[in-house]
Amino acid sequence: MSDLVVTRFAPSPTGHLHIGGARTALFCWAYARRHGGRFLLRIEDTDQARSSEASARGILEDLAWLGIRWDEGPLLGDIGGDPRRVAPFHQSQRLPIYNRVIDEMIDRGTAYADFSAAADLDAMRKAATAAKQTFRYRPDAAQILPPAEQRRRMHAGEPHVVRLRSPEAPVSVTDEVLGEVAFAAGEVDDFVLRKADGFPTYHFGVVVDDELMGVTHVLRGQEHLMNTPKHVVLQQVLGYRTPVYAHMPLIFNDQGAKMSKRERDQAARAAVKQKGIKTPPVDSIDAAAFDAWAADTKRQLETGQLESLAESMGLALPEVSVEDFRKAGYVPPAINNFIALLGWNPGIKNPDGSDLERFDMEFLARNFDLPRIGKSNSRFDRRKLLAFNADVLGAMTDEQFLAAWSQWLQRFDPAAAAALAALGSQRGAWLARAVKPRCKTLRDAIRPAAFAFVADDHLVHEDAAVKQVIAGPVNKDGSGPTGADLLRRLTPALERTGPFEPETLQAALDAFAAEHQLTIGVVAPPLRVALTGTRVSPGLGETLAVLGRSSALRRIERVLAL
RNA sequence: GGCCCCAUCGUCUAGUCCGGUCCAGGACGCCAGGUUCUCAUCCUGGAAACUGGGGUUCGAAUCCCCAUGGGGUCACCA
Repeated sequence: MSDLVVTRFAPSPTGHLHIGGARTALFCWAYARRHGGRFLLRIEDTDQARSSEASARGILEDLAWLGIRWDEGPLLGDIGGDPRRVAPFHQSQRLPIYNRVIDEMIDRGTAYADFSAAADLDAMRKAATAAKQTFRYRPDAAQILPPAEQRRRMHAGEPHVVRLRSPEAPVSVTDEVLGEVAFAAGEVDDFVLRKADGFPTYHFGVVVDDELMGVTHVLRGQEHLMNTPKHVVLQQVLGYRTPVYAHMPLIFNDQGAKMSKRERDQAARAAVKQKGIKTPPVDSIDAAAFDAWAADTKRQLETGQLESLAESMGLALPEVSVEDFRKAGYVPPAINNFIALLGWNPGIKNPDGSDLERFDMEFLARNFDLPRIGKSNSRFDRRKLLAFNADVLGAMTDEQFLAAWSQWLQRFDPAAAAALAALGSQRGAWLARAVKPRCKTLRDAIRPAAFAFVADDHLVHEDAAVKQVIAGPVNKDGSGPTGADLLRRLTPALERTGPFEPETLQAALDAFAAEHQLTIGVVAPPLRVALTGTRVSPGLGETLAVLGRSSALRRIERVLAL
């Protein structure tokens, strides 16, 4: 028991899982795996106003989608559970536990009830700021009521918080990535342990739960570094173990600012301003709210409103949450690989001498370690993520790609999903093969595949393409037959080509070109325009095979009739 | 402002702990060629960095100090 490694991820359920949170969870998971330990998930829902069970559920689903499975914690399908009997995993359900600890602390004088009004504290804080001093709340011993008196007033129902009586001594935090970090005596003040609503503060909940749940290693973002002395002091006062800390560098966006949901609003606001849009372009936002949002850089729209607004402007919102990336067509292996490299690297060379940086979850679980976590913050480079994603998609078999793509379409584009399903598995696989090298995300696989998703009679042929490629001569110098002539001659060949499959069709096209003393480069354009309506498409062998014989002939027939 | 952290190509980084093998390697992006029926994919090549100043040392990207820059944090939010 004592040498069992226990890591934990403890999100507060106030929205979707942030990509930075995903990295923390991934590292916690990997560290536990590497050391044969347990990875625990705890829901820190002590902010009654902002927390929701729907968010908690969403975060669980985001983690599961990424393939980050927790050994202990809330149940989601076959993930989670409570083998060591440390539940409940929602802090809101642990109030009696916290209260018991608080009671003991008050009895021992290591904590005290504070009945002062919040407004008074604010005034003191403002005064300190005005005097250019740091505000620390640490009343003289004489100002603290005797425990019995505290109890009396608490029982009388007087509003109050409970504070730690912070020992005035220097604190040192040992961090696995930053080293020793020292804080002078007095840096830690009498911070709040229990709020007026009876819920624990983050600091108190974390320390008590980490102790009770046997957490041995705390991996978290560097934004928590200044919280750590508070936690260490509390642990010492309570006689708890101090876990191993590892504070990882922060992740920034390309502007060098912390990635946040707010930047999605900023991007939309900038687009609105740039386009000179004065009235809400979508019904879901009323005029007054739109104006207020446009004028106030701190205001945020609801997710749905923001997304429809962005869509109306043709704007791609920057992805921030795991759900955003999922919707944008990124896949878990690429996301996990990429975020693992933000602040960590395996330090292993490939046989050719280059750095090894493409790896999977299994590799992470075998190789992740604390010493190789970097100290400096990193920017989230979407273009590199995109390259990873494209490679992951490209490395899939046609069948794997088809399955992943189909799943994505079912969730985010049901009409296209239905069209894809209608092709059947063989033609679907050919489409997958055709589209794979032409997309970097599952979402942008739709564009090169659009020709296969539209009914023959609804295919629109671009005017310019028809005029030039179908009606005009096939040779650049203006000589030779027209594209239409060529298609008429090609039709019989397509009618009799053996199995209507990419390879045989490619061979048939080559043979046709040779027979007419033409190059494939001359034959291709008219056929491409006939089949897809545009001058850009996947290879023609695949395009033909995906459409099938009757559809292909029908499309040629239609373009000839224009 | 107080406290704390950080500092290698545009970006992510290797190298730093145990100074020499580094006129600094890789990846993404960028640029130029090539393959190709279009678009992509793919292949080859190229440009591109040790923040500045002081030390220590025969020798510093690597150790020390200062400066500068960047960041985090200062709640009855987590």
